[in-house]
Amino acid sequence: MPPSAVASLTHQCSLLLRRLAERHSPAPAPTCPSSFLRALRCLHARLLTANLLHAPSHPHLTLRLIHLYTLSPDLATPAVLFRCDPGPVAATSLVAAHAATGRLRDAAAFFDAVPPARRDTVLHNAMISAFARASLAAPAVSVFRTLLGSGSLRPDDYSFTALLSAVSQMHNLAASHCTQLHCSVLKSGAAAVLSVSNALIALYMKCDTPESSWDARKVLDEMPDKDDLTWTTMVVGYVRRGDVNAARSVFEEVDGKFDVVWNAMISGYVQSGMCADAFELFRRMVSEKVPLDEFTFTSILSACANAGFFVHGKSVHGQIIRLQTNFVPEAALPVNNALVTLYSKGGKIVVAKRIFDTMKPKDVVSWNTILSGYIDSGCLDKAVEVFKAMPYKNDLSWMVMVSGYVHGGLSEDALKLFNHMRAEDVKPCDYTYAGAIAACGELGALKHGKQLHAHLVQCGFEASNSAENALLTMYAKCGAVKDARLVFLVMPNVDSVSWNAMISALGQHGYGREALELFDQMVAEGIAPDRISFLTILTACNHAGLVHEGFHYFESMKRDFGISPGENHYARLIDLLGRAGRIGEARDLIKTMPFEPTPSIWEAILSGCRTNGDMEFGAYAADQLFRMIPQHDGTYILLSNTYSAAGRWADAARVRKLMRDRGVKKEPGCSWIEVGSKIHVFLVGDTKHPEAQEVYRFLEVIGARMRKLGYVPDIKFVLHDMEPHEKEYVLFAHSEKLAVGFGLLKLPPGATVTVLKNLRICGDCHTAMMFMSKAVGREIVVRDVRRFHHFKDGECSCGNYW
DNA sequence: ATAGGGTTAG
Repeated sequence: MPPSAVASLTHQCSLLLRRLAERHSPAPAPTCPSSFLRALRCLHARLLTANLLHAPSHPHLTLRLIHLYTLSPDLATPAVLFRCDPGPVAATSLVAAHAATGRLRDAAAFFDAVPPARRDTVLHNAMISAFARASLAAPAVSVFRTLLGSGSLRPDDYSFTALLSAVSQMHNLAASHCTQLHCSVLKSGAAAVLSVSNALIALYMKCDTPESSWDARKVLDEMPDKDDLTWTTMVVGYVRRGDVNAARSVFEEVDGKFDVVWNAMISGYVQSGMCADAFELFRRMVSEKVPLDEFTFTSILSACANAGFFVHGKSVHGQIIRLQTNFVPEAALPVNNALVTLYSKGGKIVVAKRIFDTMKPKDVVSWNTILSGYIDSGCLDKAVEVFKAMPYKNDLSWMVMVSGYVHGGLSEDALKLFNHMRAEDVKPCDYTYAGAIAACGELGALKHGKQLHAHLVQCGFEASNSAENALLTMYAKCGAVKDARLVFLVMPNVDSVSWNAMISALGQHGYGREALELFDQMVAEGIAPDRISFLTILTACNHAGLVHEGFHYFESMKRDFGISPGENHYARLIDLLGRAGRIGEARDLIKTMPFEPTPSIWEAILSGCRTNGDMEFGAYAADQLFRMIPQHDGTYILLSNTYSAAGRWADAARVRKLMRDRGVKKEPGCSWIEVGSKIHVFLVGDTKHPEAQEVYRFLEVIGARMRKLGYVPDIKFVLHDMEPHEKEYVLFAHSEKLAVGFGLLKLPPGATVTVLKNLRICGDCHTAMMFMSKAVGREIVVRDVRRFHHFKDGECSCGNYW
């Protein structure tokens, strides 16, 4: 065989590899174009005819061919090739190639296929590192043990490097593991090798006992030669431990810093949310003329996007445009992805889309970025378009879309997509479960939510905070406080979100005292309450009528926790006072506020005045509110009713005119139904039950009436059955846009019904309740977010709204 | 034929 022919074949192998790399976007299993496979087969044939397959003179050609095959989904052929030569050399190549593409099972199969007597140290090393890549410490250790136990073979520095890297990824890495491994490294004499020492540092840094970072430092200090990796490992290790200051001091220690250390430090700042410091370091890098590469730019762009430094981000973009010619396309990809993130977070979704469109290689990250960009900007329809057009998706894409639907108020679509996903055999991640569970909460679909809970447990996601918090919230929204509490009690990692959600669950369902107790317990356990915690606790006081306590927590928020109350905190407190008949104090309170009253403050005042019959001040509040931009349609209704009640007919007429002009439906009780919307009716018990059917027929009568009024030309009732929940009954406000009906079956007299959502002032639920109490002929007590009402024979005790 | 660090999406 002439050397030129061998060279040409070698060259062709490299060409094919490059072609594949260009197409190699969604790791781990790339879809190869058929032309690639054809070219590969052709190459294979040429090697065969030239008698170069397994030729001892040119072993690299066969190995390259194997490598090319392993990158393709056609796994049969390398197996065939391997059968010709099941020796350790071919096997090593196959093990490594499969491990690199994430196909661990195949990698292990090739290892196993070599008879133990023929396995050498290198093959063992490849297998250990394959397990290390997959973060599987135990099997890596066991391969290492077989290597030790073989008798004839000895582990070398590669073996130790791979072993240490595998062990360092263990979840509960104990300090004793580290010292033990350190000892065996010392005994073997491999400690002098740089890569082994580096791996040892990484190992100690991954162990979370405080002393282990000292051990890492000791290894570093005793090393005769250190390379850039030594320092980088140390910096990265400290960042991972959450000790940015230590990372910084190590960083400052390095002489003649390599760009990788700078990049690691910048990324450390970004990860710790210290974006200003990241930017400062970036400036230093520029002034010290450290070469900037794609890693630098990607991190710094991400810092700009996270911290909202859009002007800086734009100037970095300018810098990149000047340098971009130096980037190979693969290197530019993450940079472009970060740019898309920057612009979409900066509210410039159009610019983001333009960059996205011009990007040459795109990967899953690019698609996911533009997808969530659209969702964050509220363009749900565009997001759906992108989602459908995506050439490849991963679990994150599904997750973004599912929670995007929930966020956009389309919970049903979220659940549909979730089911679709499972039908396509895509495994949902914990965040996707969280989205679907949140959708159930929005829809009040308790049964479905429980099913998802079961799936969650099956998938082993109990340790996921997002999923567990979603469960807690879902149960709370469905009125299943007991289940919510159970979730809270057995959760492995309770965070501040969980505490707030649990406190809110108790507060919303009338367990005011318990909510306060839980809040105190949270503080006692050293969790600092945030503004949301206080909003929650004030709401709880509000529901339970605990005025004194409300004031206490309001004061404590400022005094003990240094949180200055915001508009919503004041509004809650005013609401609380108003309901307790202490409207005078509420009036005094707004004078002490450090800011001008906002619409929500005036609304709280107004509803307080209305319940207290203080029409004079109520009218004043209404005047203030009238000047401002109404927050929602209900404000108009509230204003119109207030002016009417105060006898200011001209003003009431003005409001009504405004409502007409702005297209607000004025009829209370009907204005909330959107044309063509569905009404969800949740029945306690069995939908097939004759009584349920009766309720259903009654709803049809209501529907007919609404049709007659011309508001809802196409009304549809959807029945959901739910399980009776002890003495608690739940009235679901499905969403603010949709109306809610309620059917009562076997409801004991005086049973408590909880209204779950903060409803609009025009009182969608109230209407339904009035109709329902008339239908059932029984008194219903409603424990509402806003007020307590009694409904009897179709009349509401409050009477204010009708 | 085998090893170790820094990049992007929620």
